[in-house]
Amino acid sequence: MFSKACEYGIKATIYIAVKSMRQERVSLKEIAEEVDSPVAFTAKILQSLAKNGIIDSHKGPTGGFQIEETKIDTIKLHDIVHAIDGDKIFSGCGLGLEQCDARQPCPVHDKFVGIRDNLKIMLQNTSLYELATGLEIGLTHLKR
Amino acid sequence: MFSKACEYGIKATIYIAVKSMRQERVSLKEIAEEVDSPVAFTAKILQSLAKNGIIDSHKGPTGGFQIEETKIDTIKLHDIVHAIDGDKIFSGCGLGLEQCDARQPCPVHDKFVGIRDNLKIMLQNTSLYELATGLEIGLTHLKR
DNA sequence: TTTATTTAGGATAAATTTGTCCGAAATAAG
DNA sequence: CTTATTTCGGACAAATTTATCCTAAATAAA
Ligand code: FES
Ligand code: FES
Repeated sequence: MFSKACEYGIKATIYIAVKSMRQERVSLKEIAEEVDSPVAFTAKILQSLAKNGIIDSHKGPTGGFQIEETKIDTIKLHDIVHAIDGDKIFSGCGLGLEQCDARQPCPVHDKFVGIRDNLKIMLQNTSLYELATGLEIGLTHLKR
Repeated sequence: MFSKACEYGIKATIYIAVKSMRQERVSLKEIAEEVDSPVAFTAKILQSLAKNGIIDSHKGPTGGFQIEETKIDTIKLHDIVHAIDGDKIFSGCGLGLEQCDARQPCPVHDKFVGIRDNLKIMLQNTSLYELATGLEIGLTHLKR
């Protein structure tokens, strides 16, 4: 469904959000540990999330990653997925036709667009805040 | 969403079904042309679909692929996807945890399982027959 | 200013998926 | 039986995704 990069990116962002709600910055190393992801690969993903304005990064001692507290509520899962995996998942054809077009649909078009739209709506309606809260109160987990 | 192999496999199976409804066998070459897929790669996929009992293959002149007509109605999209991509897409965790477990859910679990189940239900309810019919009457298309 | 720490970013490597090539096996028809 | 045709299946190659390594740049603190 999502790429590995996207999976790591979502988990990392949620973890950063939890820390940011306590006004704490968190290092790449700690993120990778808590999220159970390869350090250097995670670095690339965070870099791209920073460029997309989803997270902030600071170099140097006491540096690390954080998210503006006011943003935590407005950032949606959709923003993270879109930043990493692009929008092929939201608008691409289920059978790989160059573009999904209802006027020249592939055989699964009618059945597929419903699922695809549900996914999009779900991601657009899911805030980073609720995901971070669920993690903080111990309801959810980032690794097994 | 689906792998390239799965996309090709679905399109190929639908095309074979259309021909089979006219009691015609169809060659690999023709399939790859009509489905716009690489010939040799398509061969592998068809081989695996044949092993899974979804399609029949015959060697030699006048050989090719076909589907038992009585099966066309009972084969579901789910069977094709499952044969090629396995069931990770139906039961795997949205964030890549080793297994999806409601008793130790990842942050997106509650939101994700609904989408995943919808997809599964859709695939289970979609018969090869209706996909083939849509193609035959010119309502849908396998390439652009 | 020097040093230690942390992210940035380019180069490279490993793993997986996608795709190709070619000879073997089956089989229909002359 | 011989030949032509078609799928089977193993080996190989290319492309993409995932992952690592190393140096540079920024920056906080001594
Ligand atoms: S054309 Fe294939 S999903 Fe719309
Ligand atoms: S645990 Fe992640 S989707 Fe169920």
